[in-house]
Amino acid sequence: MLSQFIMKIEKSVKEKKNAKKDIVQIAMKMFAENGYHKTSTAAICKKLNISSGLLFYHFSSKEKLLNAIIDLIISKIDIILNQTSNSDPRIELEYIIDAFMVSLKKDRQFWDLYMALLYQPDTKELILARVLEHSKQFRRAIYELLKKMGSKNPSIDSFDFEVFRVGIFASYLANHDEQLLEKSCKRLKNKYLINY
Amino acid sequence: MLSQFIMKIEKSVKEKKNAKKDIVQIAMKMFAENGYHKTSTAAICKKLNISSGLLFYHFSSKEKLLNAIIDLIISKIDIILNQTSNSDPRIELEYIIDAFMVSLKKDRQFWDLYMALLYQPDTKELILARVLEHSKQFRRAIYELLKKMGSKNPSIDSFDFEVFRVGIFASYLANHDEQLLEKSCKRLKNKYLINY
Amino acid sequence: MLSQFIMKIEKSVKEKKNAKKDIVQIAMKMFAENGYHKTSTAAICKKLNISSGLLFYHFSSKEKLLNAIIDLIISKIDIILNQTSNSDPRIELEYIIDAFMVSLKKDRQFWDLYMALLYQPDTKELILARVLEHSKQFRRAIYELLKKMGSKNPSIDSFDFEVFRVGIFASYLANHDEQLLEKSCKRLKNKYLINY
Amino acid sequence: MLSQFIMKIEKSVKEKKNAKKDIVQIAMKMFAENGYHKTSTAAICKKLNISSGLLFYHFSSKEKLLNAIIDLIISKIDIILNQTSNSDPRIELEYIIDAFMVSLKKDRQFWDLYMALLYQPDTKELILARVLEHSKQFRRAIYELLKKMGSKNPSIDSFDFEVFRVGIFASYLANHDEQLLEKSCKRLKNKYLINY
DNA sequence: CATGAATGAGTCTTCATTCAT
DNA sequence: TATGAATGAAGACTCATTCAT
Repeated sequence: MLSQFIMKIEKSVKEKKNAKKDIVQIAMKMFAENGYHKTSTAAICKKLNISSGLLFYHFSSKEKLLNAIIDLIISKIDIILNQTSNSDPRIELEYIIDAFMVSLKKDRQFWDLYMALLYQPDTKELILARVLEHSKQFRRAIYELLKKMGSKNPSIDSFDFEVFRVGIFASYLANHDEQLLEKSCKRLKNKYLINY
Repeated sequence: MLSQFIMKIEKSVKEKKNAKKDIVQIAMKMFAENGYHKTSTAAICKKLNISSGLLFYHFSSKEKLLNAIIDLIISKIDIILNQTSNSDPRIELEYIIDAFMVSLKKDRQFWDLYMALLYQPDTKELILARVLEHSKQFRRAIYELLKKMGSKNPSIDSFDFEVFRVGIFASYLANHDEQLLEKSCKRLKNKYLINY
Repeated sequence: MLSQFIMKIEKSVKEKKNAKKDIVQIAMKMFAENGYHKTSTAAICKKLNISSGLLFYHFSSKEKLLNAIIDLIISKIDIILNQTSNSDPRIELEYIIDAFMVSLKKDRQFWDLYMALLYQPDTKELILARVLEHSKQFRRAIYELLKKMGSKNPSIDSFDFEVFRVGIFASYLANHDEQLLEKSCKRLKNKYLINY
Repeated sequence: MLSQFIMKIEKSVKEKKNAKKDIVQIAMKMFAENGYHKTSTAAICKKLNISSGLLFYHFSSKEKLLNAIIDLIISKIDIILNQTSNSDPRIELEYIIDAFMVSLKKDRQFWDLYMALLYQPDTKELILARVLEHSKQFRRAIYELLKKMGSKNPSIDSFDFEVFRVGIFASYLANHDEQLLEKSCKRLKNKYLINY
């Protein structure tokens, strides 16, 4: 009886208003680890120690929850994309490559989910448009940097860069081999971190 | 009664022994189009006009069916990989690149499923080892060709080639943009179809 | 912050004390339109822009709310039943028939709910006794009028009248055909608006 | 163990292929007794001692089950409507009235459900069209009979007859008062079983 | 080989209701 | 009075799988 009371207080102090965010966080992790379809809403609630009603109070459906997670992913990528400092383009390009490599390692689960959603027929449409937008945006940034660095054909070079970058992503997110990731990032630097 | 009998004969003549193959074919298509989890065994049976009992007679579980499909996919890739003629290495390399491009377009559903399985946590383990094996094998073939063509560093070059190839795959299978596919294959040729 | 404060004042000025009545009104409308079971308390609250807590503050349960609505319906019928003026019985009878016809059209939703409650097993008991009471009361009024008008057998005539009236109600509230309603009311007048 | 075996045999002997019909029968009864919304599919299955999967195997949704029940109801009415013998019109009219009265008593649950569906907003559309069709058909039959019996205005008379009949139905199905039912049927006969 | 009725655990979702604030 | 987050039992429905025939 007393312990119940204490638990209630603890809950009200710690978890107040955090339920919605907690759901997104845990659900993202679980979707990434076990897949969207293999993760039941009940399992999410159980892990969070909340009622299933609460999940549907905040997110009216499982898909809405997924959308909230996708929003989070997209916003994370936005942050990475906008982490540019207006310094020397070579330094900046190196920085971008490193930042991506670090993020791939650090936020791996999050990128795993990204890939799973992108190549799963029934979730692809939820994320594809935004992925393409980011790719375009990213290629544009590379284009500007390569141009500044004196590339004779920044359009072609940034295209190659982007295809290579996607290759690195796809490889790493398939097998999670960090050595290969580092090797391919080094190759990327070797290829484009030059003065044309 | 008679018509039933006739139907049975027709069935036995045309479809006998094909059931198992048919199931694999249709299931592969449906898994590719709608996803493994979103495709029920009942839906497969309905499309094939067979009873669900028959499906489970041939494949004792849905996962066994998936394994059969994966075997089919792997064997298809084997065929593509072994389509080599011992002619001029430049011609052969060009042929390989074209063959991949053609296959991506022609067998798109099949590659779609390949990617879906590879990036879905609960199916990844079923396919990853074989994918890595193929990648290694493929890189080896490219290595040999580039070496014959006089590459100074065929190890590095074949590595780059493979990453780029994966990038092409991942891009095309995300958005199905054929123009981009052709453009990036052309770039691949431009980069490696040279005499070193 | 200020605007929130202003909103609160506005609310307190306009809507204070009306909440309970508003709930009854809107709930009645929604029950009539979509059915009691198909109308959630949450939906009612949303339409009224109030919290679900408030609804349950005023009505401790959904059924209590339904009871309040039934009271409203019954009181409405009382008003119709008591709209008698002690004038010529023929005029009064005609007036009653017209009043019913007008009410059926004007308060249709309200009568729709009345019928839905009466023929639904789990709500029937809430309303049946009062419906029967009204029917009796109504027949008595008709009895008196027909007697005054010289009917030789006002008991039989008022019985027929009441059955016919119920038939009009049941027909109109099933298909909402106004032409049929008018035609059958005209028949009712033709039959009973005579000097015996 | 043995008893289980025996039960299985009993089941296979008695219930084979009857499941679908049994579901319709029991569901109709339960819908009539407790209302469509208040009767869960689980409750139906429990009463029948079958798995919930089986219900949805035969009827892909609860509403489809309801439709099957409505079909049954409609077919029952069809039978009643077509129980005409080409004898003397007065005898036939009397027979029809009696048949309806008997059916109201004997098949009460079934008519209760009929009314519940007709006056419930979300089920009305499933049944209204067919109810109107039957009413029209019925009135036409009465029209022909009254005409044969020498009615000067069979159109008006059959109209009155139908409204009165609906009144009888609506009254009886509201309160289940058999005395009143008999009295009003007698009135119906008194009014129309005459030689004009 | 082939059928299809039957199972039962599992899935997402709804909803009246409570309660701390 | 009023809020709205939280509950939890119940709801309809799905689906891989089994088995008697």
